[in-house]
Amino acid sequence: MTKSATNKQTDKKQAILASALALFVNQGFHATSTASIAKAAGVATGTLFHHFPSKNSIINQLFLDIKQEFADAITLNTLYINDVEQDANSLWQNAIDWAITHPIKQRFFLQFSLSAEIDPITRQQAMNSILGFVVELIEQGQQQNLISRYPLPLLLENCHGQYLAAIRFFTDHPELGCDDLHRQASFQLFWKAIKS
Amino acid sequence: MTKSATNKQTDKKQAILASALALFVNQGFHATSTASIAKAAGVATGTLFHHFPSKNSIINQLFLDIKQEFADAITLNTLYINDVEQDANSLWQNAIDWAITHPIKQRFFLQFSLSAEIDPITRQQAMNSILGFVVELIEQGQQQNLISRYPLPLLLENCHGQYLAAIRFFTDHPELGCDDLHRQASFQLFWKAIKS
DNA sequence: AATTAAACCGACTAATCAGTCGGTTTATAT
DNA sequence: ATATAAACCGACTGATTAGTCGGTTTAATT
Repeated sequence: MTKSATNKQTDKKQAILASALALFVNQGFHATSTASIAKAAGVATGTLFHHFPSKNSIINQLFLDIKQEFADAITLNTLYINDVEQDANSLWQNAIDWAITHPIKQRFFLQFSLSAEIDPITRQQAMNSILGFVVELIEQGQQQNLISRYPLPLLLENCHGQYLAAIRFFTDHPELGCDDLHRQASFQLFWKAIKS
Repeated sequence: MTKSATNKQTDKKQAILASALALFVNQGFHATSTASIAKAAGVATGTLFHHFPSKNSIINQLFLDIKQEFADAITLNTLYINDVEQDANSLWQNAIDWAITHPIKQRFFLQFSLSAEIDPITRQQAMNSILGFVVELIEQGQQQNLISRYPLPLLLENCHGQYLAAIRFFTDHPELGCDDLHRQASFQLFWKAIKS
């Protein structure tokens, strides 16, 4: 009972985050009242504001948590075999897998990654922890003459844009998520764009 | 005085739309009160609700108006010379030009294209009027074996994603908007992805 | 000049919401 | 057992908001 027992404080805090995630994604941030979050979490509003100083802090916490979870998920099985294309493919397929298996969290990114409610520091914090190895991979590819030497910021923005497009496609067509043709095609489009 | 005279009704309606656009982009939809829109437009709140049945109808009207303006702008000087790559390049460059010369309207798209406040019918309405000729161009390219025969929906989503990425890049780096290297590079990335 | 209709005004309202606060329960430490 | 602190509760509040309404001005018509 004592060891590994679910901590009540953690329980309620996590319940609040989970309820907020679902409500934000389905109704939008401003259309979701703190009262409705608390109710959905089975908690009093006072408890909500005991754990979070403000409504905004909830969405920022969600952004950090989910970005971290995403970064962990896509790098987990990625073998760094010094084959840039294969590494890129591995990251790409992992990202699609994650998006398909976590559709609500993915929709959260799509809806709120650029939203004004997430403060720039949180956003940068989260981006650096993820974009870091992408930058390294691209630079490595350029050094090996595998990736075209377009300006890095343009390349990065393009990668991100194609990734978002692929995710939108597969979340809009979940039945194609297991279709290898579409999955390979989505990576090929991406890779053809940036390869030398 | 009579001919081409500015109609007062049109004036105020347009003033409301213009003020709403600026405020929505700078503060967000929900953070902008109807009272502040009316004040910025130099109009009473009663007048605002005389011209628009609701706050939501304002943002929907903006979406339609600006999408139309965008569609007109990028197709204006496009010569349909049966050279798919050249036509695509022309559309691409026109779109970048428009985004650079209309940064606020561009930011409006970036922020609200996927927002819940714009109702699906309005969105589809606007998309069909624009995406129409893009679909035609891609199909034409595929028939001529110039564009790879990946599934059309995937291809469309990828095009849109790369376009959004390019726009984000150039609006984030406006000083590079005249840099031909970057502009050509942005189109080449796009074209390399989809060409056969 | 008289009539009519539409544009316009701004004080007002009913509802909603983020966040507070005083008091209660629960867990931990000694 | 006692003391202490943290978690928890929910009624309440001050502020804000979208939208209304009765009355006024302006423009068009005859």
